Amino acid sequence: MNNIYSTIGRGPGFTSIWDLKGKVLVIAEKPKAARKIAEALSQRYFVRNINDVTYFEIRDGPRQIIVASSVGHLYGLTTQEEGYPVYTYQWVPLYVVEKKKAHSYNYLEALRKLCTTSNYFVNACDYDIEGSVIGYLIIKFNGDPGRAYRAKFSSLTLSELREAFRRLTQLDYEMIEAGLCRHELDWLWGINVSRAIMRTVESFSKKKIILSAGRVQTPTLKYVSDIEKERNLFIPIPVYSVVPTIVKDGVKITLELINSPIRTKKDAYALAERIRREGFLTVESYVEHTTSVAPPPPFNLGDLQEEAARIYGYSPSKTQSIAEQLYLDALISYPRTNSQKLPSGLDFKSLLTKISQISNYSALVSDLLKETKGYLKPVEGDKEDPAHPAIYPTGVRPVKLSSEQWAVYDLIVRRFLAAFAGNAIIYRSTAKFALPGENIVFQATGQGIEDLGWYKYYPFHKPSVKVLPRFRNGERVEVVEVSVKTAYTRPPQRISKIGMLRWMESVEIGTEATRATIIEKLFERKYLVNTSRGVAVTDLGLGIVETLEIFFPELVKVELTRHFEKLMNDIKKGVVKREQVITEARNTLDMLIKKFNEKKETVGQILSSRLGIYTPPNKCAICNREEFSNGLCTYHYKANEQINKVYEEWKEREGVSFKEYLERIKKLKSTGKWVIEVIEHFYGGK
DNA sequence: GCAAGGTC
Repeated sequence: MNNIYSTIGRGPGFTSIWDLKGKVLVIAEKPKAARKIAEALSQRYFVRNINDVTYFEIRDGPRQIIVASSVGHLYGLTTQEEGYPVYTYQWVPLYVVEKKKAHSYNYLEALRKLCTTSNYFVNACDYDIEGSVIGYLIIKFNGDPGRAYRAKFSSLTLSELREAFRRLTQLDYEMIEAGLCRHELDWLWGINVSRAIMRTVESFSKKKIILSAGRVQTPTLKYVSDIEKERNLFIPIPVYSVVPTIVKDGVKITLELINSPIRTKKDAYALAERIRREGFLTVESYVEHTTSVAPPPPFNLGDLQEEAARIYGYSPSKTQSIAEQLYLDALISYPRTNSQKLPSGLDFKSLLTKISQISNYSALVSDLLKETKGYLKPVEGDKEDPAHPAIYPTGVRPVKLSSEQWAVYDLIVRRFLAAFAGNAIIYRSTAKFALPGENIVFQATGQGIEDLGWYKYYPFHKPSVKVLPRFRNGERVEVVEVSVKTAYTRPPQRISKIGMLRWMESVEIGTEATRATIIEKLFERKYLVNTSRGVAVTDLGLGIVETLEIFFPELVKVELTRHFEKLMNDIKKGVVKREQVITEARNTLDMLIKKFNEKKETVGQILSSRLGIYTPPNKCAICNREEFSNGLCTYHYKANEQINKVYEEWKEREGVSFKEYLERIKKLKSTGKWVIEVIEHFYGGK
C-alpha cells in the first residue's frame, strides 16, 4: 500500500520520510506538536505509551514511523570544577543538574529506548536555533547524527507539516553550532561572573550568599537602577499655572493654560490679576471632530501580560503561568508567542460558533456575527513569531476555572472577538480661549463615544465621557474665578514588573519564555524589592551594578546580546567557527577576571557593606556605604551637589531663602530619599 | 550554586 501523502513534492537535495526504510523516529519539541505531526502524517496512527510518556506510531506497509517528543531542553551544561575562572563544561541530562526536573527524566528515558531500536532519526523540533540544539543533543547522545534528518516548518498546519516531511534535509549543523555557542557563551559569562562576585564576598566576610549576573538579568537590573538613582536624587521644581473658571449655559468649566509662558510665581499672579480685571475671555476656536479607533490586534504574550497587569494587577509571571495552565487544558493556543497575527488557515466561523456555546459569550458572538454579516476578517498587528501565531481561544468549553483563570481567559476571548469587530468612533471637541491683547491660550476639551464598535467586546479601554458645551468663534465668556496653581516637576515613576518586561522586549533581550522568570530572579537575589508604588532597587542591587560596571562593563550593556547575535549569524553563515568564538570569549573573560582579582579585597568590602554584613572604616557620615568624598558616599555627595544646584531655580521662581527652600523640599513627597537624608543630616531637624 | 534557554 502506498501512503496517499507519499508521492508528491519531493525535490533534489531533499529526502522524503516516505523513502526511508525501517523504523524512523521523529522527535518533536513538545507533546502537543508530536500529536499534530502524527495527525499530519497519517489519518490512522496508534497511540502508545512508554514510561508514562505518550507517543504515536504510524504503520504503512514496511514503514514504521514513531513520533515522540521532548519537553524543551533535556540537556544542560554543567561542570565538575569549583571556583573560577572555569572553562570546562559538559552537556548532561537536565534531570541530573536541576532539581524539580523529574518529568524530563521520563521523557528522556522514553526517547532513549525508542532511539535504540530506530534506523533513522528526524529532528522535528521548532525551526529555530534552540529547536536545532534540543533535537540534535537527543540524537547525538541516544541515536546517530549520521542517520538523522531535519524537518523544517514554521507552523503546525497539516499542509505545512506534510510538505516539511517530504522535504527533509540533512541535520542543520550551522544552526546547531550557533545554538550550542549561545548556550556556552551565556554559561561562561554567567557562571564565571556570578562565581567571581560570590567568592569575593565569601572570602571577605566568610559568608556564603548567592549572587548572580548574566547577559539578560544584569542589563535589566541596570535599567531599574538608573531609575532608582534618578528618583533618589530628585528635587522638584515649582511650575505655575493660571486656572480660570468660566460659565457656559449654567455649567462651570475650568480651563487649562497651554504653552504656558509663566516662569515665576510673580508672573503667575500678575496674569491672574489681569484676567480678573478683564472679566472675560474670547473663544478663539471651537472644533469638533470624530476619530476612528481600530481594534487592538490579537494577543501576543507581552500584550496579554500588560493587559492583565493594567486591568487586574497581575504580575507577568502570574499571567504567564495562568496562560500556560489554560493552554494545557486546551482552552487557548500556545501562549509563548510574540505574534499578533491569527493563523490564516483557522476556520473563524466554526470557532465563533463553538465560543457561542459558552454562555458568557453567546450574546456577544451572536451580535458579532450579525454586525459583521459573517464577513470575518480579523485585524492583525505587525509583530510576528516564526513558530507560533497569536493567542486565541480554541473553543473548548472551560470547566471549573478559578476566578483568576477566568479573568485571563476572558481577556483572551474578548480580545479575539474584538479583532473582528468594527472601529469605534470617538467624538472629541476642543475650545480655545484667548485673553484680548495677549498671546495666551486656554483650552477645554470634551469627549464622547459615537459608535462603540469593538469596545462592546473588549470594554477595558473604553474612553470616559466628558461633556463640553458648544461654543461659537468670537464668543465672549464670563470668567467667574481665577486661581493660581503651583505644581511641581515629577521624578520618573517607579517602574512595575510589566514595565520591566516591556523594556526588555523593546531592547530585545530575553525571550517570551524567560523574561518574567528573569525578573523574578532579580527579586529572589534581593537586588529588587516590591513597594506599593512599584519596583525599588536595594543597596545590594545598586552595589552589584556599580561593581559590574567597573569590572565587567560588557555584561551590564544590552549590546552584549547584539554582539552574541552577530556571532551566531556569522556561525550560521559559516564565516566563523564556534571554537573561535568560545576561545575569544574565554580570553576576554580571563583578562577581565585578572583585573577583577587585583581588586578583590575592595569589591568584597563594597558588596559586604551593601549586604549590611560589614561596616567600612571610612564610611559615609549618613549611611553604611564607603566614603567617596568629604565624608559622604557617592550618592549622598551627589545629593548634596544637587541641593545647591537646584536652589538657584527655586530662588528665581519662588524668591525663597536657602533655609525656606530646604524646609519646602523636605516636605514634598517626590523629593528623593538621598536628598532628604542629606538635609536631615546637615541642616538639622527630623 | 552560579546563566539563559526550552517546556510540564
